[in-house]
Amino acid sequence: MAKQTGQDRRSGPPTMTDVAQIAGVSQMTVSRVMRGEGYISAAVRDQVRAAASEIGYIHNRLAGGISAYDNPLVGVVLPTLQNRVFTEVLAGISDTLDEKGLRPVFGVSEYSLETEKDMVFDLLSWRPRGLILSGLEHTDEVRRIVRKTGVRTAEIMDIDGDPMSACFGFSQEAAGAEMARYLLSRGYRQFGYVGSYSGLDLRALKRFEAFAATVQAAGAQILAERVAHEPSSMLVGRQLTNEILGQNSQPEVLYYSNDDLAAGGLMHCLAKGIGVPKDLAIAGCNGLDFLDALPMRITTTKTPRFEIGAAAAAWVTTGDNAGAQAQRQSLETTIIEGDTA
Amino acid sequence: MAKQTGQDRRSGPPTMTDVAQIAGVSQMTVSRVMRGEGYISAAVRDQVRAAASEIGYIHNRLAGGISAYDNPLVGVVLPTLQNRVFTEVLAGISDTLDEKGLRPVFGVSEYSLETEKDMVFDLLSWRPRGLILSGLEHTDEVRRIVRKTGVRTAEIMDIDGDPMSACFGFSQEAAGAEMARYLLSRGYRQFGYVGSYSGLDLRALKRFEAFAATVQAAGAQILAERVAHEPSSMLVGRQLTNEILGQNSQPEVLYYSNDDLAAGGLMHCLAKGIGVPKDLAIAGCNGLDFLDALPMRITTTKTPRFEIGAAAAAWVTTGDNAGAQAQRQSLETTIIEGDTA
DNA sequence: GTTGCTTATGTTTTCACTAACATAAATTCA
DNA sequence: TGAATTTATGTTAGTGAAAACATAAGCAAC
Repeated sequence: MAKQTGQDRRSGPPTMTDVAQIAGVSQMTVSRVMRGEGYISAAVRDQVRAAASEIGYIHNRLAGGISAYDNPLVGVVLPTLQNRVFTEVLAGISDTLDEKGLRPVFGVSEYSLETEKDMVFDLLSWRPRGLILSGLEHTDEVRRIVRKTGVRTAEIMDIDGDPMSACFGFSQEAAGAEMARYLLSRGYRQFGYVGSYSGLDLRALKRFEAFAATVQAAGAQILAERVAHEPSSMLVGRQLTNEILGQNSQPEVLYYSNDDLAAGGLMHCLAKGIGVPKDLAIAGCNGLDFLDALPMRITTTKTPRFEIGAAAAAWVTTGDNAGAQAQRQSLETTIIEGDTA
Repeated sequence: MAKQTGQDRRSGPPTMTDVAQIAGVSQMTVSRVMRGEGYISAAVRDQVRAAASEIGYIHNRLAGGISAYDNPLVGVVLPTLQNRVFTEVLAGISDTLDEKGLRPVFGVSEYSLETEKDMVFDLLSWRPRGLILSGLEHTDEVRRIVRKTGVRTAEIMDIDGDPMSACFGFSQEAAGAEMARYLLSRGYRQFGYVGSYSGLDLRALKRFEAFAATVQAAGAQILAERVAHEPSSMLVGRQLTNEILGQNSQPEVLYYSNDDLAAGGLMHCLAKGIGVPKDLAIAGCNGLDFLDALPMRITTTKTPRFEIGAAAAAWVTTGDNAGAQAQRQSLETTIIEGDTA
């Protein structure tokens, strides 16, 4: 008892030992109460809680976590917060982690693999229980440190490649090809493409390459492409649509790398009196909710964003199949057909 | 030298001592290299870095942070990720923290003050350098623990009330009243209101109350109100607009609690052939970018979301005016006039 | 009543790192 | 040239909590 007293407690924030003194128990007992583990009698638990509350004690997870290597933290690196897709993924992650009492710590890479690398190292310095990264492309250093530390890592959004341990998403290539087949089946032959984050959004690139390959294999053509360097937005979509239609090419249908761009294209058409889909058909990707509110339904690929985040977070935080082989969880996408009138 | 060796190193993850051994220096020197503090010769620094990289050592911030109480973490609690406003705030926070090498750890309260309280306690257990909370309304426990721990706390979005230390945002009441005055100045006298997150979105409530008071003071009327329980979205806005216009009331203008709802209202009008603003004027709040892509410009209040996040993050992470009086930083809002044709 | 299990609490040691202090070589300055 | 300063590195003593282990009371079964 005398040992743990330290009757000359310095002024710093209260510790478990302070709580223990007031509650008249040992520091270890306070620790048990705080974590809700081990055997504690109801009376002691209440005493400890009262004491903690009295002096404003807050559990210090840094201390206990020193050697644990499985703190209730999960590192998350997303390429951007500008795109609703990723904020919905984040919402899925946040929801699932919340249920389990875990917290996300995150970084935004702005689609740079170098930045992602720096963030991974930084996040790992908090000894998180898991890591959630976007895409399957990473620097060698990232792969190496993930393997070396053995941190449970989920890669999301893409499954066209080799995951380090597990990936959750859908085949970007299949989605692009599927959209191409659908549009071909509707009789379209003259295509155009509008994208953003030129050269950086690798997943959009995969979709488009598969799309283009499918189109060309069918003997149809991509007449025009227009890819902005900036992030995607409705406004960018509207502008690029204006530009692409101003060229001499006359595509029957425009494939956009996402719904924001596509909706921007639709707005351009509405404003210019271009008939959709009579004069120009529009296809996006993601199936964002706001499309339902547009005056007209455009074609898109519905992707399970929230679910991807939730699935990745759930996997990362369960040790169940630890050590198992790399797994690839494909979540379903579906084509949503646009209005045809 | 023998002391720090521990020639029987267990299999766990590598530590500074491991790095030190390989580099042939003391553990403290490794610590200095990792933190980039104190004097280190270039040669030693390179040796240490090489050694660390060789064995895959990652700085463990938990250990050092035990007693520091100023870790490079910032706790963030936002009410929702469904609303673009908050994801933009988050982007502002993330950007600014990134520049300073800090990381956000966050939670989503779903507009519940109780949940916010739990998250604050949880976040404080990581001994963050600062805290960013939304709004000025919090439970007493939150106020108490913030005062007690002295954690640097910024409250964002609202400035109509008493901040604990500093708040960054704009006057919701002034924004509501300003919009009312603007619409009155345009000659409108019959108003309607559409909102969401009924009873939970306190800031929208403040705006509306000031709006209504201003309208009534001018002798004009709020003919109808419609507030959803759900989160806001374009679709909800479209539906509520349909409902409110179906009633017998015939407002000349609808004030929406945010742009998503307002844009949904516009979509309803476009789909139904209701002339905007001839038959019905529409006013939102926030000035989200996507409005620029709509076929027609609606009236809204431009709010500095990104800047609010950035300002709060900057303040939270500088000790400059620590101990200073509570401060209230008002960021500018401006009315964006809609198309009049 | 002794054995063995569950419940409940305490003691000791360890975790990986940093602050504070100590030492000493290299450099500057008078 | 010797004192003062700067640069560079090492040593010691914590930091707050949790794992591992120890102890003991209560109770059931035999």
